[in-house]
Amino acid sequence: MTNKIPLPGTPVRGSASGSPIMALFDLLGRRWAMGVLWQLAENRAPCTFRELQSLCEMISPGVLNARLKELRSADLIEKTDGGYTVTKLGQEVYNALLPLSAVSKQWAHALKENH
Amino acid sequence: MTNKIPLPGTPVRGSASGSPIMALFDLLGRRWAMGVLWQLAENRAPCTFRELQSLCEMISPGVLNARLKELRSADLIEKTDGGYTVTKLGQEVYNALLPLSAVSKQWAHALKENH
DNA sequence: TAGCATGCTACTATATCAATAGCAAGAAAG
DNA sequence: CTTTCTTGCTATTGATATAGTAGCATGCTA
Repeated sequence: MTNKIPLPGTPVRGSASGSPIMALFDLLGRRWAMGVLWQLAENRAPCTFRELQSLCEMISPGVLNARLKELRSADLIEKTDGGYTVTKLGQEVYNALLPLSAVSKQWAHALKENH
Repeated sequence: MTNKIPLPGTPVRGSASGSPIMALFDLLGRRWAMGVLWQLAENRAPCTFRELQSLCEMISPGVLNARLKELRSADLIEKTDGGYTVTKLGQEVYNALLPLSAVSKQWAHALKENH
């Protein structure tokens, strides 16, 4: 019911004053938030709700809808005629997530080494 | 009680096969996960449990402990004599989060514009 | 011995999430 | 017009996760 969307400048987890990075962590640190943004950006074409739902394996519609609302409020994605797409700002965030992808592979490799 | 730690190669949210990026999203996309790693890395010195607790404003000890366990299992942080620190791998992840910090400021600015 | 800090664990209330069902609106076909 | 899809959700129920607080065991320190 209460769906508080973290925005910079308002109290968020980790920062009563709402520092930008903590607000972003609060927004993206929710289940599926980064996954949804990632899939949408990777797709490079507008997605319908159900397309997005199948791109994210096993996401429930309720959660998907919640994340979509939040990400739209944060102006990272938008809904157009064709479906959902990332905004310019969302694309920037996606770009900022790219290094994580590189590190994740490194991480996977390191964990495999250390058995 | 049931605390399933997402690791690459095992089924995770967004990827039944456990793709590295989805596993990392699953790990970091939990409440406080990025915040804890961030504060620990920024501090650039070992932190005690309570220091970390105060660095993260308002985190409850239960959640902090859960995140610490997960991040340790994932080999992103470790516990030494002096306290908790980021591992080499954790530092890499922190570095990969830096672009997010830059974007978050841009994001905060853009949202302020659009009132 | 009596504090005091540390690193937690325990507990209850609330919030969030998963899983599934299903509905309203629009398009397309017959 | 009516049946049949697809789409974009909402509703519901039960399971987990988190918040907020209390407090305990351990190892100093005084």
